[in-house]
Amino acid sequence: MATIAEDGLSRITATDEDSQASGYCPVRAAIQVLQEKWTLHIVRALLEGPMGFNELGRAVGGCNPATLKLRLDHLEELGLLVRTVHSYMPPRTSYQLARAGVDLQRVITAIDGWGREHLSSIPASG
Amino acid sequence: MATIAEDGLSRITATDEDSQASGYCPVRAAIQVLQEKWTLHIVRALLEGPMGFNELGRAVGGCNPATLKLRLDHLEELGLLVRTVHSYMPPRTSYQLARAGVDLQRVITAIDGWGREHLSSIPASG
DNA sequence: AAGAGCGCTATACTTTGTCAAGTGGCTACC
DNA sequence: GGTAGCCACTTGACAAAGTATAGCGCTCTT
Repeated sequence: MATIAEDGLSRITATDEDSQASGYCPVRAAIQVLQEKWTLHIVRALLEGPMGFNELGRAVGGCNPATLKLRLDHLEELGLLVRTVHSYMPPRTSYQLARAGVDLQRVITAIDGWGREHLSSIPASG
Repeated sequence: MATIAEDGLSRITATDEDSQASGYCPVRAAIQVLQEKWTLHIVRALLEGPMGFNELGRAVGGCNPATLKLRLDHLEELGLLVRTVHSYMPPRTSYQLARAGVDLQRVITAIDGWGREHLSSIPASG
């Protein structure tokens, strides 16, 4: 009891432990998804509109096709985007954000604002 | 010219190409920083307050010390956090977000909101 | 006719992250 | 007093993730 009185954070920590105990924490789950390499780049690019596979790879700054495919399939599974096959020969597909993907605009906007304010002298890689 | 008339997005794309031509795009630079494994987890954890090295490793869900150190050093270089040495023996350090790191609250909040709305059935890893 | 582009796949290779052991002391507990 | 746990890392071997590149068969463009 004495330590609770000394440390006002304990009460908040206890709350956090409650949600961890249930095995689910929204922000951590979301970070887990979004931290995968290329994911945020893909979302940012697709917020500009639907794109073909190679077009998208170039738009994100050059992602190798194996990883790009892997990433896109995962994001499609999660419901963030949809893949449309326009023709098999010639092969034509396009990728477009679903509603959950479009809603990441709030995240990209926050990142953009933060980047403008705090990363003004670091050029983009690649 | 006809393609510009058909595709209203071309004007926006041209603007984006301008900033890319100068070699700097804030959102892409920021994404490049934030997409590194553990980074967003680290920021989220430190938004709760300063932490020791091992405490932080546990708080992010279990990051191995080699990568954690590497990541923290990089974030310190970028000015996102500060490392304080309290004593060498026993070894005691703490990590605390700097102003630029605290300002990532807006990003974490956006991610949290998004996660609550769209990832309601996926448990956090680890 | 030749070249570029499409959407990938496959394979060898490189890079990144993990696992586990370890250092030398300090502190708490039995 | 002895033991165990903790601290902040470092190290080296290994696993996982990502990359580079060649290639397929067709369609368009020059």
